[in-house]
Amino acid sequence: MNPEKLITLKLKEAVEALYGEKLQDNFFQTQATRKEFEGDITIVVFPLLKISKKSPEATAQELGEYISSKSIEIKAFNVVKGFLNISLSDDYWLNKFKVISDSADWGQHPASGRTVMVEYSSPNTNKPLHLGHIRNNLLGWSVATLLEANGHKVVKVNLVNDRGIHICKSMLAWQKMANGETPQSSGMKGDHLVGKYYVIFNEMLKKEIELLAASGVDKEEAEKQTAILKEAQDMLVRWEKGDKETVDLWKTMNSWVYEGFDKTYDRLGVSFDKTYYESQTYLLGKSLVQEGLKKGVFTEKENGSVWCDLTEDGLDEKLLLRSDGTSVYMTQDLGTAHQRFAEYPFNELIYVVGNEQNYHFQVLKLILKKLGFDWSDTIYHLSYGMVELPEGKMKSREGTVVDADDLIEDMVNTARETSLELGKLENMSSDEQNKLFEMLGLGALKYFILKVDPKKTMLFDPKESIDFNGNTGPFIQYTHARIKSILRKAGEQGIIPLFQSAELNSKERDIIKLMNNFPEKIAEAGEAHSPAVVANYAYELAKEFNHYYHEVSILREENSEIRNQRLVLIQSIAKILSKAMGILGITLPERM
RNA sequence: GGUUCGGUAGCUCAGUUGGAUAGAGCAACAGCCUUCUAAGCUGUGGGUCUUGGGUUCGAAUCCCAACCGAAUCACCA
Repeated sequence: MNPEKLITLKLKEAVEALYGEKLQDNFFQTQATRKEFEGDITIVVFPLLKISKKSPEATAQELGEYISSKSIEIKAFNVVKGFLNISLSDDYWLNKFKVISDSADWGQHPASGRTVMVEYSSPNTNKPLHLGHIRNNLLGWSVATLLEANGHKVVKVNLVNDRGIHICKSMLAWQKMANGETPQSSGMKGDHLVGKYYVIFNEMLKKEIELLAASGVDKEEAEKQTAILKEAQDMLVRWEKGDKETVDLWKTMNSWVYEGFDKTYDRLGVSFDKTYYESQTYLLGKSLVQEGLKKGVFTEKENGSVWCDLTEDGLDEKLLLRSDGTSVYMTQDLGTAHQRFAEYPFNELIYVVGNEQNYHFQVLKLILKKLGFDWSDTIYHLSYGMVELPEGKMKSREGTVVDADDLIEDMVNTARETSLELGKLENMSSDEQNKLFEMLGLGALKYFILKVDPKKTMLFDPKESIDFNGNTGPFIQYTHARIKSILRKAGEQGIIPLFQSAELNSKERDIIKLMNNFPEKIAEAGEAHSPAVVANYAYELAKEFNHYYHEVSILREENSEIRNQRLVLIQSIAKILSKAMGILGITLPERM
């Protein structure tokens, strides 16, 4: 990373002047000086040895002296082995500090003119959300906010997978076993109720398979032969034909699910600009397939099924329409993508979907390309790793799924217990307290999930639950509350923080350097599509504050200039923490 | 078997375009609250960066191979 672009450029020019030749980028290397050394910018001189024809130390020394004579806001330099560490002038950092503290929204990039669509969440309507969906929702929302911070116009979209064999399974089991049970009659959250019948379906299916297996049928064969699965498939066909009874039941049960989902989304703090339903786009997908058939991109087999041959691209054949004419996942996604581009001509389309679907998106892009849509190149699959439990993958069949609502509730309860134990909230109304517990519980959960690089498989241990100490959301929330507390007290004493040009100590310079990096960090995170970069940055900054807090007096400082400067400094820290955490969807409390 | 992605401290994770002595947190141990909030701070211990080659002044980082793990390759979504 180049710490200071302008300065770096000037340095390069100076070095070129000294050696009388243009330098390639890999010959002139700079980096931010490591903390344990004195300085701000470091020139790595090893690549220059061939030109200087001197030892690393001598080269660095020569360079240092020459550059200093050019007076590019340089205060001093030192040489350690082949590293030339340059310290910039105090004025330089004071100016930076001023810019940061004056900025109302430091870190925000100017409008880029680009539109990015982010699809995330994409639930099935046959069961409630679980831990895996939480990772998806948090990532999606956060990436969207991150892209906004990078100046892009973002359209957040959801794609509800409201049709298909899975929902038919829940519907069938409900018809057979529910005796008309509804969310109202049972007091269950709608999505949980529908999920319950999905589980019941699978139990019935399992029984039937066992029966068949007992009569000597091969297990895999047995699954295909079960009457109940056949019934579900018939139901899907009836649904696609628009059979009223089927469609009505489908509407009713889906509405239960949506009610439940909305509550969970609300609590997680995620939202969408537009929701697509596969039931409304799959027909478009089908017509795209017909078009492709005419163009000869796809082929029809004897039994009427339609395929796309991708063997020349190193992949397999892909099914697009079943022999009974019904559509598959890919068909729907083709239709949805097409409709989206028509509605919001985007520069980039990001799918936040688990890495189990890497192949699907590879194929999706390829097929769209074959159909002649150039924008398929702009599709980016933000592929994230699974969330695993200590005993391995979550399996709904074995009941090891961590339910989203339960988890959130647990987190908020833990926040409540922890807070009450610390007992700092006496003069807070119970309403305020509840808001705080919600903030902290969700802060812990969100940070825990978002601080991990998206593409990595991550581990969640329900027994150990999520920490509130150390590198966590609540630590950063705590840091913020502390800063606000100091500023509040300053206000009570009638002190208004005003920028001062007092001399900076080394800790203050470190903090300013870190804050100065923030916009670049956001750009880096945006490029990597990784909120984790922002999370780790925020932690680093919060930690810097805590060290600083223990080293110097702020409000108690008697010299008013220095006191003011320190107040402005911590105010800036709070501002940046707030922006960074905002990207993660974490709100920071004024007090806790 | 093909493709994709991972392997860093006992555990969970960082680690900038290849740079200086590989970092945090948790857990363990020892300290620090009459002070601007102790959800904090300081210190101790803990590493063959899976292994073996290669590239070069220099590799956790890039290349090749092996090993381990995950996902996927369905008329499921």
